[in-house]
Formats: sequence, C-alpha cells, structure tokens
Amino acid sequence: MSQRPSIKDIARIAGVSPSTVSRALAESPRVSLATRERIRAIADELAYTPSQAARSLVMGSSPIIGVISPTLSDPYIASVMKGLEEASHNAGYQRLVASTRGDAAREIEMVRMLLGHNVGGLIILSSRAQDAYRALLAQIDVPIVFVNSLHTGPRVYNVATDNEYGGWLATTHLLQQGHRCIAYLAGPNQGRSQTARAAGYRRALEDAGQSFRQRLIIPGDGSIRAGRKALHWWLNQPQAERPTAIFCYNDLSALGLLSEAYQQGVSVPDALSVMGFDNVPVTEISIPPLTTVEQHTEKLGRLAVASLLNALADKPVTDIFLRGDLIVRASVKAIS
Amino acid sequence: MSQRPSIKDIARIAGVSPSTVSRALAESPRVSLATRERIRAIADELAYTPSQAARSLVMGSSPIIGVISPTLSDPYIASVMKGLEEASHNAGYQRLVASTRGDAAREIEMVRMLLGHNVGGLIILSSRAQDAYRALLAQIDVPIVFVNSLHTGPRVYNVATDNEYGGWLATTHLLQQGHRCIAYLAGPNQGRSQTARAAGYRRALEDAGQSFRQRLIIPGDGSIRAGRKALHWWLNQPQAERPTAIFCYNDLSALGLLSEAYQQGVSVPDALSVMGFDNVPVTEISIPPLTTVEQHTEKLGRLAVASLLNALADKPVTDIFLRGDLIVRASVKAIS
DNA sequence: CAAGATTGTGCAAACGTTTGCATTCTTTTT
DNA sequence: AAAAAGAATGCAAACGTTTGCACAATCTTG
Repeated sequence: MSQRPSIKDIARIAGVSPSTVSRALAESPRVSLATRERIRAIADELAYTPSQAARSLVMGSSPIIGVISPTLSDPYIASVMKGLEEASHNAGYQRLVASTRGDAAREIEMVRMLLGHNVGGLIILSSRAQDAYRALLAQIDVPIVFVNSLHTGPRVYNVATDNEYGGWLATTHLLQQGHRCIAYLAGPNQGRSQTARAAGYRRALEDAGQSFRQRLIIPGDGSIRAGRKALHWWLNQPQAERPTAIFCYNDLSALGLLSEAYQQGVSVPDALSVMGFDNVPVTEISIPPLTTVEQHTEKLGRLAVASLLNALADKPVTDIFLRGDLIVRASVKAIS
Repeated sequence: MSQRPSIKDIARIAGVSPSTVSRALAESPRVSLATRERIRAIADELAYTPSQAARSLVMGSSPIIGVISPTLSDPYIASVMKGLEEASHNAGYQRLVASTRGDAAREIEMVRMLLGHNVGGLIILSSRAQDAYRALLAQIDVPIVFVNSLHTGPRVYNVATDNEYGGWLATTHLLQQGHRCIAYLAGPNQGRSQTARAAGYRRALEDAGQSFRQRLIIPGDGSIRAGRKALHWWLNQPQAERPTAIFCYNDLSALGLLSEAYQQGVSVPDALSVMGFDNVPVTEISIPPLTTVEQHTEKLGRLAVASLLNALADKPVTDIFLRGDLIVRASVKAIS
C-alpha cells in the first residue's frame, strides 16, 4: 500500500534473484522465456514502476530531456513545446522544463541544475546567452540542441528557422504588392532571430533597389504592447513619410498593432498593411486575418528532439534550417 | 573535464571524509565553520552540482513536482503553467510536465511514470479522469493538488476557480444588459468546469425568472473551431428565435465565434453580444475586445504550488476556490 | 585532576538499480 | 563416456548521496 514495490519484492515472490528480475524486465534473452513471463506477470500485478533515481544513478543518465526557454506564456514557445512533448513522449523521454525570463545568468544556473538531474540531453530555446557561456558548453558532455539560437561546439547542434529568408520573404511580398515604404518593427535586442529577420528585410529592400533606412526601424521587443506603441509611432510620422506597410518581428506584436489600429480608427489594410511572423494559432482569428510567415514551430520542436535522440544514439547529426512559408490572409493590400 | 565532480572528489581535496562534505554543504552546525567554508570554496571551484539521482534515491523523493495537463498549447494552460513555474522555481523545485491529450488512460500512465521519478508531489490540471482512477489515487502517498478538477481523497487537495459562480456572473451580466434570450456554447463534455459553468448559467436564468431551455445549449469543445460552428448554429436559427447573446465556455471558442462573425458579416456587438471566460492574454487584442470573466490563472498556478508545498511540510491545507471577476470590454451591448 | 559534556569528524549502511563475472545444470560433441 | 559448450541464473560491486552511530580531541565542571 504505502511503499512502492522494488525489484527485490518481485524477486522474492518469483523466487529468483534481483538480477534476474532486472534482466527479465529488460527482455534480456539471457533469461528463459518462462521466467520472463512469470516475472512480467508479477510486476504487472504489483503495478511495479522502476525507480528512475536508482536507474539514473547506475546508468549515469536518465530518460529526461532538459528544456530551457525564456518564457512559457508566448504562443510561439507553446507551439514548440507541443512538438517537443509529442516527440519526446513517443521516444519514452520526459522533459524537465525551466524558464529563464530572458535572464542569461539564470540560463547558466538552469543548465547546471538540469545537469544535476542527469538529463540525457538539453534543448535550449531562443538562447540569449553570451560568450562567457560558451566556455561552459564546451565542458558539458551531454548533447545540446539549440532551437533558433545558433551555437557551435562539440555535441552542439542547431535546429532553426531560416529567419533571414523569412524576413526576406515577408518583405519581398510587401514589395510585390506595390509597397515602397516599408517599416520594420523590431524584436528583442539581443535575439538572433531578430537580427536575422532584420537582415532579411534589408536584403529584400536592397534586392529591389531600395536603400535601407534606419528611420524605418521601429524599436520593439515582440510584445503586444510593442505593437501598440508601433502604431503610435506610425501616427506620429509626417503624413508624407508614413510607411504604407509594417513588417513585424512576430505575430504577437503584429496583433497588438492591429488592435491599436482598430481602436485608433486606422483601417488595416486600407490605410496600412501589416505583416506578421510565426503564424501562431490566434492569427487565424485576428481581424483582419493576419498575413504572416509560417514558422513551422511544432516541427521545430519535433526535429529538435529527433536531433537530440540521434546524437544520443551516436548517429550523425547535422544542423537543420527550416524555411517558412508565406501565409497570405487579409492584412496586406496591394497598392499601385 | 568530462566526469562531473562528486562529493568524494571534494573530500579528497579537502582532506576530509565524504560525510563531512555532505554535512558542510548542507550547512550543518555539526561541522566547524572553518571547514564548512573551506569545503564550500572547493565546491564552487569545481562547479559542483549534487547528483539529484543519488539524493533522490536515499531520500526517497526528489525536488520535482510532477505536472499533468491535457494539453500544452491552450493559452489558459500556458498561463497556469507560468504561475506554476514561478512559484516552484522560487521554492527550489523543478517540474516534470506530461501531457495527456485528454486521454484518461494516458493520465494514469503518466501518474505512474512520474511516481517512478520520485516526484515530491503531483499537480494535475483539468483532470478528465474517471472513477477507476480514484482507486489509484488512494494508493499514492505523495500529495496531489488538482487544479479545476475537484477530487477527494487522502492527501488530495483542490485549487479551483468557482466556475459555477463564474457562469452565473457572466450570465447575470448579460441579463442586466437587457438580454432575454441567451445561448450557452458548451465546453468539452466530461469536463467539470464545463458542467459547473453551465450550472451557473442555468442558475442565473432561473434567478431571473427564466426557464432553462435545452435548445439554447450549443454543443462545443472549447476550441476555436467550435466557436466558428456556433456562429453558424446562430445563423441557422429562425430569425425570431435567435439569441441576442452567447455566453461561451471559454475565450478561445469566443474568439472563434468573433472571427467567424466578422467573416460572415455579423456585427458584434450590434447584432450579437458575445461573452467569454478566462481572460487569456489575447482577448485584450480581439476585435471587438472581448467581455469575459477573469479567471486568475497564474494565481491558480501559484496557489497550487503553495498548497502542495504546505502539504509536503505537513501544514494544514484546505481547498481553495477563486472567484473570477467580470471584465467588461466591448463585445456585449446593452439592449432595451 | 578525574569525570563528564561538548565539539568535530569518520565509518559504514542504505537507497534500487545494472552488469561483469562466476556458478550450476543441461546439452552437445568427439 | 568424458570433455566441451551452452543456457539459465546468482553474486557482488558500483553509482553518489545521507545519516545514525562511534570515536577522538578538547573543554567544563565539581
């Protein structure tokens, strides 16, 4: 009733040694089929669950993947998590999830803590960590997969959206729709994805023969509030210089922009076109439905797990870059 | 470089026994201040992290809270998770999170698996589990906190939104705004919160002297799609019998309804008033902004952890019921 | 100054597994 | 029929901690 049954209890009942039980439950061919089945029956009977602590202690690692993320409430993160959970569950792995609130120091602390739990590997989402941190990574002997962060090192792998391409794709779409004055609402400062999307935006402009204008970069941090503020930035631009379109770092800030536009009586897409990035689930219900770049977030999560498992199995692992797709909805209007 | 340092390594360097190291790091007054500091210095030097596996093995439990949730992508869940993470991190606990996809069998499987990890306690969100399951609960000797599920048993505690009250509050608001024909868009069938919100809806109607009409219950499951369908249900009602307001089980389906209404040219709130439940972050940016009942989700998460910790510390724990607040925005219109 | 109390430290067992090696028993081979 | 090989199982060590108990050294106390 109270104490969980151990391998010894099963051994006693079956009249064999603990080692035999261990081997039987591991389906080792070294133990006869008959005893194997008998032991399995007893184990089921007792509702035996192996002590992961003991197993982890002797094996030196546990069937747990450590996951580190800057936040848990962002829908983009939630979607990646969903992919992580699906793939890791199928592989018999659990996940220990830690949030850093964007604090690099805490990120290091979390890595330590997770290693203390003998995690088999680490998956780190949108790392904000600095160089000091790279030294630590070199010390770690479990494989690490970075999602949308781009790090290098021994046993360090990457799964990422090709953000530069995505930024280019979004901007190019706006150009093709006839927009000539396109602003970019930036994301969090140190983020790699932010830098890459901005670079894609710039390249698209230059491909089209336009020069990059710093004036058209609106500071932001990917939050709803940043989107709201961006609309006011737009309203404050002299009429003649107002961009006809804004490409937002992510959907969340694009949605904030949309909402504020509605409240301020600015019609989207008639007065202003808005482009997002991510294609999080809620974009489908925004008004107007948001044109955006699909980032295959769930897939990103599944692939991160797959890469980690391959690394654990000593299979070759290569960095993966996923290109997003344009999702055309109704927040961008063609102009002449 | 490769192998993590153990307590023995520290002992060797410090020239003391492993037991002393263990006690020193635990700040035991049984070891002199001098050695304590010396040992701590060496531990820092080596970047020592204790093996949770070993600790968990000998102590019989680990500083991990097992969390079970039907899904990870729902914003309501994400918000509860945020509260969980915050509170548990502050208390030095990690979280092992498992998702069930609403499958009761899998819920049991997950409980087993988490117990295998020696979790100190369990927090179970929106459990869909049945009676067969209650037998299992009685067997478990770690404390369990159910969030929005209502179970009873030894060492079983509840933290929940008072959904009946919330349903009553929402419906009463609609009645006060002059609505006389109010439909209810239901949530997932077996859910307790669904049942309770529906009961509150009914009580409010009866308080106002109206009779409950089964005809006005729209089947649903809390998804965006269910919201969309609900609008078509509404469109298909004979003009004279069309409800003037719909109270939705949750914000997600309310948002779906809003989106479909926009696409079908139905003006909210002019032609139809819509009420949500949860007050998830995105409701603030819906168009029109959604009137809803705030469910204090993050707080729910924090309180769940607090209850669990109290139970672990053998402090008295009582079930907690949180009443939501009405958030009046613009999706409900007064009619005469 | 002897006896007792106090302080600081070490020994060794225990937690529940896995696994290399040894052992026993049965079968095959020569 | 003896020797070798194979099959099934057991023994015991190891993983890295915590902790009750024993021990030694120092300090009080009468």
